[in-house]
Amino acid sequence: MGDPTGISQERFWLMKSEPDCFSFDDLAARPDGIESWDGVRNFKARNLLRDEIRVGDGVLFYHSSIAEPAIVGIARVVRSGYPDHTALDPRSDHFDPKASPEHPIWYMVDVQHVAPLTHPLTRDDLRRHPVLAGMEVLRKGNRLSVQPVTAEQWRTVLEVGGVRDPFVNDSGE
DNA sequence: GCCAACGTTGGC
DNA sequence: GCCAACGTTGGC
Repeated sequence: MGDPTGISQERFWLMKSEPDCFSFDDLAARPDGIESWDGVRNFKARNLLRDEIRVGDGVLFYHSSIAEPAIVGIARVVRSGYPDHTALDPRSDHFDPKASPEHPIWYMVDVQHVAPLTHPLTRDDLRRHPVLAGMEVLRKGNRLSVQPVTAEQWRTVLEVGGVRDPFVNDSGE
């Protein structure tokens, strides 16, 4: 890995969260900035969490279901797919009676806070940019809470949103 | 609050 | 396995 953010520069994702529920600042406030991405109950997203998302992948943190939805920061994956135990907990909002320790059904990953964008990118910002206009999150009716992002989109979000290029250790660290 | 887009469920 | 009904997501 070797770069200061620990992002491998190979695969990138966008993850949605309702900030009233769990915000990017909430992630920053967790011990070591790490939290498990639990509660995903959609099979397509589950397959990504279980099979595709790896340690070192970059994550765009997107705030949804608010007046001005936006990409607000970047994070990285620090643990790949493992069973989402909230599905086994009858007191959890995400309890699933069909899940069991032998057949967990649902999976989660752990993500770690890396850096906020100096300018969060709203949907209008994304739509106005020739590269970002192609992002899946803009597609009408798209409800996938975990979605792939291309390397070009990732780079562009960091450029336009104002995060120092995390792949270059230019900070004297 | 409306509504479009989807995913899920259940009858057949 | 089809498909209608229903529920949820999420932008607007």
